[in-house]
Amino acid sequence: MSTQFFSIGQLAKQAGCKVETVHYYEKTGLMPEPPRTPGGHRSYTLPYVKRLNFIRRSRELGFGIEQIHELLRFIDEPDHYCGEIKAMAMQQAREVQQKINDLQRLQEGLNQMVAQCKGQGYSMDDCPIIEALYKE
Amino acid sequence: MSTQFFSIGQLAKQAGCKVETVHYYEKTGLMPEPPRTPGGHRSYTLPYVKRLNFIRRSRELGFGIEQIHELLRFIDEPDHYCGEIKAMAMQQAREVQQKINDLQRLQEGLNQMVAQCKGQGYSMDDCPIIEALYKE
DNA sequence: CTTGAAGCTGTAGTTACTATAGGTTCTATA
DNA sequence: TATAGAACCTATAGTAACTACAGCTTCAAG
Repeated sequence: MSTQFFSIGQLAKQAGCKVETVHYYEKTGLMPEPPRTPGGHRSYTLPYVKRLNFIRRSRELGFGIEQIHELLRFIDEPDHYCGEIKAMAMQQAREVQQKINDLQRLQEGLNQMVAQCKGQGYSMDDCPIIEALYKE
Repeated sequence: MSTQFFSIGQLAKQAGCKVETVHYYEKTGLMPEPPRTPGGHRSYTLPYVKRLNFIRRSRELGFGIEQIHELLRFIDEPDHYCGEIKAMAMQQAREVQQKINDLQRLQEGLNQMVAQCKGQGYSMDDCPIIEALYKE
């Protein structure tokens, strides 16, 4: 019936990250400092677990530490509305799309080079890839 | 008729990077140390220009510094064949594709969240995005 | 009660640059 | 030729988001 406590190792493991990462999140203010055991070890409760999972899921979605700070502010402070979060998610989606587009152009460049290069038989002087990258 | 020389500023400018980037490439061994003027300023010739352009184009294609080291080794040493370069380009294409796939999954996650969130009217407690990220 | 795992703090390393400080050299104009 | 200011020099520190030590302390199991 009493509150359950977690060591930093258990916390990290269930969130799928390393202990050092939790330290790092504490240093940067994403995770609040938890209570300690008499010996000085960190002792976490369920809200900490949820918070760390939130941070990790947000990181997986490509949010940066600063953006997660903002998201957490929305959660920590009561006077916000869902629309603000939605706007951030949409902005993030736009940025991700931009990255996808960049990578796809890059991919086309690579594929073209590979396609033009018949491989094996050619010496460096004839290589179309070198040609494309090195010669003016 | 004599060889043309370029200052580091000119070199950087035509390659579309900063002077500090050229310094950095020199420190990491991508660019060889050029001759100097009597006063100690770097003085580049055409082969340096081509080499820097090669590095920059490779970076744009997503190659890391270490990979570019390898590519340059292929160019600098005579006993290599085009096939080795082609293999690296193909490997790079695979890695880029992997990144694209990751980002597209991420994008789907964001879009789903945004779609489910009707926005404006909802308080934080009802926000499906918070729901998805925060609640266990 | 002991031993080994886990935790503690603090610092340095990673990638590919970017930015600054404090000084020197080059170049264009007067 | 004198000089102002742009460009250059080296060296160091900062960026993002961790990761990896080193050297010590505490915890949990047997």
